[in-house]
Amino acid sequence: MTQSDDSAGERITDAEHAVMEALWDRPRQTAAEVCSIVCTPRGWSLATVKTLLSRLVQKGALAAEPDGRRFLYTPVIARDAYIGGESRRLVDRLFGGNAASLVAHLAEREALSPDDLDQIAALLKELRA
Amino acid sequence: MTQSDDSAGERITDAEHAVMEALWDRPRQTAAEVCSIVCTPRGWSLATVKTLLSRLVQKGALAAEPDGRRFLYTPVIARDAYIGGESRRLVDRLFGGNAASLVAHLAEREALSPDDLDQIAALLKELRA
DNA sequence: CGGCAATGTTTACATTCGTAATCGTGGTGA
DNA sequence: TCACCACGATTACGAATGTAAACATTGCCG
Repeated sequence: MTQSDDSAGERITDAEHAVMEALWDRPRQTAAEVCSIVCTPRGWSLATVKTLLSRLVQKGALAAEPDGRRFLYTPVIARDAYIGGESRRLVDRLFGGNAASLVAHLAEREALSPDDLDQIAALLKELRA
Repeated sequence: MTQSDDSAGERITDAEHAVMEALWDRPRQTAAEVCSIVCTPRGWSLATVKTLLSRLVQKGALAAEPDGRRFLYTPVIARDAYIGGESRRLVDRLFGGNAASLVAHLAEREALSPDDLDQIAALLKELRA
């Protein structure tokens, strides 16, 4: 496993991520369909989406299933795996791999409302059962 | 506030982040000192560190305090602010801004050991007091 | 005093990313 | 049939990034 990481190795960029989200939400879409979802909010042209789709296929993040003379694109990597990887990267980089530190930070400094805290507490109770 | 974001606007890259960490850990270091910390693990040359330091100063992330004919570099932005921003970015991008989802994900899928869960639970109890 | 070592500054260069335009090709409606 | 359109593939191109060498300056050792 020295190299040639398949289907999970290459990093997905910010722009690409928007495309992935569209396809996680609904797999097997054409370039035009994806564009109909992401082009307007991001101010992209169809061409841009095509480029991103190609790059994602190259990276092994998407599969392109032939459908006549076009392709239906579908994520190869699961969203969960992706966000898991990204989360871990953040935790590793900024919190020395200690996820609890991240939670602590979020809680103390900004992101967690009392409501969030309740949610998490409930979650924890469940997980620690 | 149209542009010229000072001291927090420009994004800090991965490589730059390593330099920042060294200076958050101990402020007021020279380029050579920073290099003595980061060059070996990252396989960098002193020149690389110099470039990164310059870029960080330009970005307003570091202050360069003259010390004779060299500079002592010191973070302008606090580590907390940085990791807060990065954490928020992640939460926004991957969890629709809902930090509790991130915690849920970490807990369910991979990053949290039972020990972490205990830590977080303790933390929460404290915060919700 | 003169050259070297240390330092910041400038310049360099390959890669990746964001964002497209253009090209080639094959189906399709008139 | 034929002009055109829908698509993927190829090419483009500037900005950012990673990584560094070359250059300029200046204090210091010999």
